[in-house]
Amino acid sequence: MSRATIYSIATMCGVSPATVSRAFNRPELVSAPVRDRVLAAAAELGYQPSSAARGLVTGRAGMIGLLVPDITNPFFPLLVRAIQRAADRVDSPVMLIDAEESAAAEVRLVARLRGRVDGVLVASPRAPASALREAARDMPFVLLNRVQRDLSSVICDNTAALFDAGEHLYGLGHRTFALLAGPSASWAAARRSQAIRRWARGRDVRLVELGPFRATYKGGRRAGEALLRTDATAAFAFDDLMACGVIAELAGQGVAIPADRSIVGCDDVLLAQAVTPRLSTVTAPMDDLGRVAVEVLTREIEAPEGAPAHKRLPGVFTPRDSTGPARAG
Amino acid sequence: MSRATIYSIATMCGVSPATVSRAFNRPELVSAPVRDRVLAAAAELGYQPSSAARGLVTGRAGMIGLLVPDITNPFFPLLVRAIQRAADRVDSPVMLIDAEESAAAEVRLVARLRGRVDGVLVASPRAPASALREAARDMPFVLLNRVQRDLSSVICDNTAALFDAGEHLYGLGHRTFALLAGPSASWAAARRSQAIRRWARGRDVRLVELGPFRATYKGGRRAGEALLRTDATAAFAFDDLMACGVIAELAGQGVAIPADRSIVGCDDVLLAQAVTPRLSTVTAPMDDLGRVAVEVLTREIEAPEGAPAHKRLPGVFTPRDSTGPARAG
DNA sequence: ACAATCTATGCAATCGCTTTCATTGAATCC
DNA sequence: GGATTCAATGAAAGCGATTGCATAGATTGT
Repeated sequence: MSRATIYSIATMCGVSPATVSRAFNRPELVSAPVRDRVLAAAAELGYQPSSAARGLVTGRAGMIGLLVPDITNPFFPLLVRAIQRAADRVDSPVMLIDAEESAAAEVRLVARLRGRVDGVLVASPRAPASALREAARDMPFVLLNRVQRDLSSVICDNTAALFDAGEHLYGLGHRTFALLAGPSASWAAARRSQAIRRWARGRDVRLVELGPFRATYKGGRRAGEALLRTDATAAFAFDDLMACGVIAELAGQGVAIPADRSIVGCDDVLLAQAVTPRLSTVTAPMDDLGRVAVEVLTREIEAPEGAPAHKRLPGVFTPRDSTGPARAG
Repeated sequence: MSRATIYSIATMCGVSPATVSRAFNRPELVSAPVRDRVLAAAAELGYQPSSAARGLVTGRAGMIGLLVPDITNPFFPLLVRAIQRAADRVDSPVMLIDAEESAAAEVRLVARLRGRVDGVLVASPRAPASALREAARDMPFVLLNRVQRDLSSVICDNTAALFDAGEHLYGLGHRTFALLAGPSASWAAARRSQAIRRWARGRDVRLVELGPFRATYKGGRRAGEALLRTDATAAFAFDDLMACGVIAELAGQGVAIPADRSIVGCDDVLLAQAVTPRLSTVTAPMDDLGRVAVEVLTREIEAPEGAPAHKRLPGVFTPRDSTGPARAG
């Protein structure tokens, strides 16, 4: 037997297809007994509305796109999960696209999404915003972890939390800091670096800038090597993955954390709580991030002409075991 | 202006919509000059066929579903990427669903996919096969990393590679082994355990079974603690993530790897090559896995009545630095 | 030169659903 | 009690593509 349609159900219940449709979409327009009969029949037949047919008439795909630059970076699975959860609540599946760290792929893949999704969420893109904008021509679009004046965006604002991290370290006696910068094409990396620089300027501390390093474990190893060539007693890593790499590198060289050096990460990925020492890091409010992103996109879909929204959710500094008192002297 | 359709293009070029459609789908049926004109007009208007309209008439969604049990486990991003790459070649976007480690969610989410995708790939499910089968009623379906007689499946067969790993360790003088088992609902875990047991029986070695442990870094820490309470000099971890946890735990207790104990992982996730010591592990042929999975599913979609296919791709043992000679004594 | 064959194109039905408009019978109002 | 409103339903028109069938020229064969 082929799939059930509103027609089979209609025939079965002795009503018209329109009534069946209404029983699902505007149940208040259908009398209770009829509605129940229809719903029962539908359940029995395992009816699933054809999203193609529905999409054709409503002009909605009933789906949103999510583009991530690198799904193998542990930050993004967390984001994917948060967004999927939020999208689930508005009953909208998400189509995931991984750009495999290529800016060109981002543009190509976003363009390919046109017409298949109602809108697209682009997380931490590497590609220039203008190219993305063009690729997403006339489809609702919101940036994650990057802001761009004419585009909606939602970001996790770590500025205050990084200040807190700095103060925390300062309070522990640290006076010389290293900044282990992230990829130069990353807006978030630039912004984090800037926040740290600003904090350092406001305090009488020395800040040594190192990098850029790749946002990977291996990039962290490199950063660790570089860090050891400086006399900084505390370091800000671009993200947790990098911080884990740094820790591993230092451990490999017999440098104790936090006894000899303190490290703070950013993002609070799963690994951060699992490694030894547990990472002091800036925790991103993932679930909120996902929820707000989906909300903004949904609004954009429903009212495409509105002004772009810009949401910023603050991260919060979570001290754990990778930060401690500065070595005397 | 609203989106371009075959009608706008047809009018623009002075041909019928049917011809426009054919220019895309059966170009050999359209004369060269007309075809060029149509294609040019389409490009100019930025035409994208409506997948809803197409889907309605062809009965195809032009999309495949991929369900993973836990996207935060680093094995799955790799798989997602491999599958996405393969699906890209057949020009079929993939809809990712993360079940957040819940068997119930797997069933619910698979059911929700009906009609939205042409077929679904279910990776390493925790839910019972019968429930999945029912949820996926009358839609093409292939299992990854699990076999089930009446369902198509493609697995990475690590049996031989685990034998190799065993032989490698045996050659290094190890005689007492620990098996750190994975989650009990995981088919792959059961199979790996079985392979190791079989190998151990064929050799005069002692095998201590520990677990089950969760397939996470923390699960690995637990496994590490358990391992230290035994006198095994070598251990098989269920997967790399667990192996990393074990290494961290042992390192934390001052136990050297591979000097004091040897560890082998499984899967060869990115982290495996990045940690210290680099993990000896069983490398899964990810790209092939993705390619074959998509091939099997595609075949299933095109010929739904064929017999289920069962593909097994062998993993290969990759010795690195986490395995070494057994301590004398 | 005329039938037979091809080639390129158009016509129109169809996919399954949503939604506007019309209709019918019942309830409400004065 | 007749006019008015209302609630519940049905009829039918699309949404944008694909595709089987029909057709008009052009080409070929004898």
